[in-house]
Amino acid sequence: MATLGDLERTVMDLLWATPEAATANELRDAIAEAPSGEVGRELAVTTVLTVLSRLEKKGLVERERDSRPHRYRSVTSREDHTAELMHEVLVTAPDREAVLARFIGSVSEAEAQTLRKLLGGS
Amino acid sequence: MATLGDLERTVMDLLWATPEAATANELRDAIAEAPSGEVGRELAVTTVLTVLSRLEKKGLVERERDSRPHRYRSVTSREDHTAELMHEVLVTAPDREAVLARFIGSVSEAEAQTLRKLLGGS
DNA sequence: ACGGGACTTCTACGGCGTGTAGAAAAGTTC
DNA sequence: GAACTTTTCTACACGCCGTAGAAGTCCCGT
Repeated sequence: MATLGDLERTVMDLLWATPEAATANELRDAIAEAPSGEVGRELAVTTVLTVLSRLEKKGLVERERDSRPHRYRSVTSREDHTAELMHEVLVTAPDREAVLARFIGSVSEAEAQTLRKLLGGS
Repeated sequence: MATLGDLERTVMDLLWATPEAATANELRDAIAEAPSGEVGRELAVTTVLTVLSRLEKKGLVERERDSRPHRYRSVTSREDHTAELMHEVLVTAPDREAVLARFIGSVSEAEAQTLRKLLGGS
């Protein structure tokens, strides 16, 4: 189960936030100016590049190798990725139905409503 | 997000499999005789104890300190734990409803059926 | 009450993933 | 092709995990 480190997570959040592919430098700058309330970190570009390579190896990111400053883009949307993770967690338990029973107990009413709507048919 | 290593996982699986509290030695033996199709490992008891201590620190296991060979028991059921993990994953995304939409697309029809039943009341 | 065995805690080490980045290589620009 | 930009290679520290020996603690039997 592809688990992400803090910096990896930060980078993915940025890539997920815009559909446009970004360069390492752009990401570096975005991180520098306090992304999401955090204290901005002044990272070396190579650091960002290393993280991007690792994310690429994990299959979460792909890059345009032809455009010279390579541009990076997330392979899947955050929602797809998250849903996939949830499913991976679900199938670790033998009794999935029991898990789902507990799970729906933990979601908000609004979310339950959403689920009803989505499951609607029959 | 409390992520488990292989051995930690194995131990939790054993503890989850029976509601009775087990001793380190019992667990050691259970691991030795090929739990769940794997090749059984001959571990030192101290190894099991170390893992149990770490699991205790993570809040997944509690032990009876008074009974002399300490007995260990899982704090939550596997289903509760799994459902909790799923929820933790869910809330990492800002648009939870979108995640849920993707998620229900990934569950089997039987599971969807279960969900409908569980969500029943309006 | 004490010695020996059972049990637990302490300490340790190697491997792996991650954050971090310099040095070196490769490519681009004029 | 010199200077600059960008990428790759290599490296290191740190924390987590599997693994276990050494040392400490506890209890039973005589």
